[in-house]
Amino acid sequence: MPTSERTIGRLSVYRRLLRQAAAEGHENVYSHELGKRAGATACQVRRDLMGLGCAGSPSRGYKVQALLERIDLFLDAPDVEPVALVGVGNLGRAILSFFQRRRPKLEITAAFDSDPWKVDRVVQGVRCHALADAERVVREQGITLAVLTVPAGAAQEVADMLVAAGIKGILNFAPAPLRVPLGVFVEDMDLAMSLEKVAYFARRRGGGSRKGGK
Amino acid sequence: MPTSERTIGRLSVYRRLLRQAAAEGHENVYSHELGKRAGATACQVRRDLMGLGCAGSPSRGYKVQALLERIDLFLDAPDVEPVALVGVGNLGRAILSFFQRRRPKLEITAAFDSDPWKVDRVVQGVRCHALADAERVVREQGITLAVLTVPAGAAQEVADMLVAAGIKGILNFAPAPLRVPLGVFVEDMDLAMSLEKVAYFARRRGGGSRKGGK
DNA sequence: GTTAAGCTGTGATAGGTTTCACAATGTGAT
DNA sequence: ATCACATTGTGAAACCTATCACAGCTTAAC
Repeated sequence: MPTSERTIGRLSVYRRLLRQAAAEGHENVYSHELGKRAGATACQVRRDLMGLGCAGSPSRGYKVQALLERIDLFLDAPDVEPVALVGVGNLGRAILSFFQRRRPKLEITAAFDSDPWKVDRVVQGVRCHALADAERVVREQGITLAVLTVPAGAAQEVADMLVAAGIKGILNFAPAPLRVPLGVFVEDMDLAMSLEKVAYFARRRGGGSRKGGK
Repeated sequence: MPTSERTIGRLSVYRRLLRQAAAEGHENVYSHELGKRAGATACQVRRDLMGLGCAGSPSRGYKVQALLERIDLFLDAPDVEPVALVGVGNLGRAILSFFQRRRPKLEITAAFDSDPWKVDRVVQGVRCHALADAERVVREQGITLAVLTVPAGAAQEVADMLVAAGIKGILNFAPAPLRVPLGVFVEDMDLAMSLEKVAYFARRRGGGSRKGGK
């Protein structure tokens, strides 16, 4: 199972593109087609799919439906996974509305904020709880994933609480690296850092857009 | 200049942490301290700084101020760089408010949306223009960077327009890989993909939190 | 002054990811 | 049937990136 972090990310992208292709009526795709859509080389696509145990035919390429099934099986948990949103500010609400467009296997089921004015309000169909109740609610609902959109200053403290409550994965939007114990996975979405990266490379590199700049 | 994409990202993080350290009154830092805060090894920190030509002393470590100056010089453009925000939906507004807290060298100066109701309104101190005027405004203001927060279906079309207007770097929040010509840098912030990644690794890996899980 | 300790700077090394290159294979035309 | 062609599957090579390990300093203590 050659399943590096990079590969998992690409599989997720492939899946989205394959769903799109299926909706457009395609029954088969070639590695180079998928690669072009995903911004990857044909070679890389084949390797990634090989790791999943997918087989294609030299003449027809890969079957879209078969790929989708395999990727679903590989990426998704058997049941729907509930997700907690912690921090119902502007960004939190935006993410809430972003994710509530039917993501089948991942669903934000509880929100938390320290602002008493927000507590018990329902935002985008999700009930907002007091941050102080987070540990209890997370435990009760068996939530293992969290999206963290609190101010940087509070991030570590909140993360510690979430981990204590049994959270195993955090998507962290706070511009502060989190320290978490082994066994908890953190993915940082650092907007400021990313924009600075864009600024740097936009100024420099005459190339390097996406891998296959063409 | 061993300035890979990864390294640039870390430098941006170091800078933020160093500013924080400076504000706390620290005058010197050791590589392992900075590493711990940034979620990197001491070794990596030293390498990254070496690439910048920074020197530290074996007994005092690195001077915080000296590092900050060098990183600023390296990462920042000489002048303030204006940034365009395209797509003033929930996410766009959240990002607007997020960035308008004094980012010295990168400032969102123009927003664009196709919704006539939003045009000419001022959001977070930024004027919203009609999307149709984007090419002209971008050109007039000499903007080279854009944050893209439009629906996936419109992303490619809008990106093409921005590139035609002279944009050299795009921070893309649309869940769709963009095709851009060589010389234009795209950084994807794919929320759905990242959350799926978190879900996958939270379920699997008993380890792998941050590099140095400890 | 000498010794011990702890950190930096960096060549060498290990580890991981992507690309290359090509044999194997299935398809359609002749 | 046979041939030409486009694609898959994959060992090997190239390329990065991160880590190790240690020489060289600088300071503090005795």
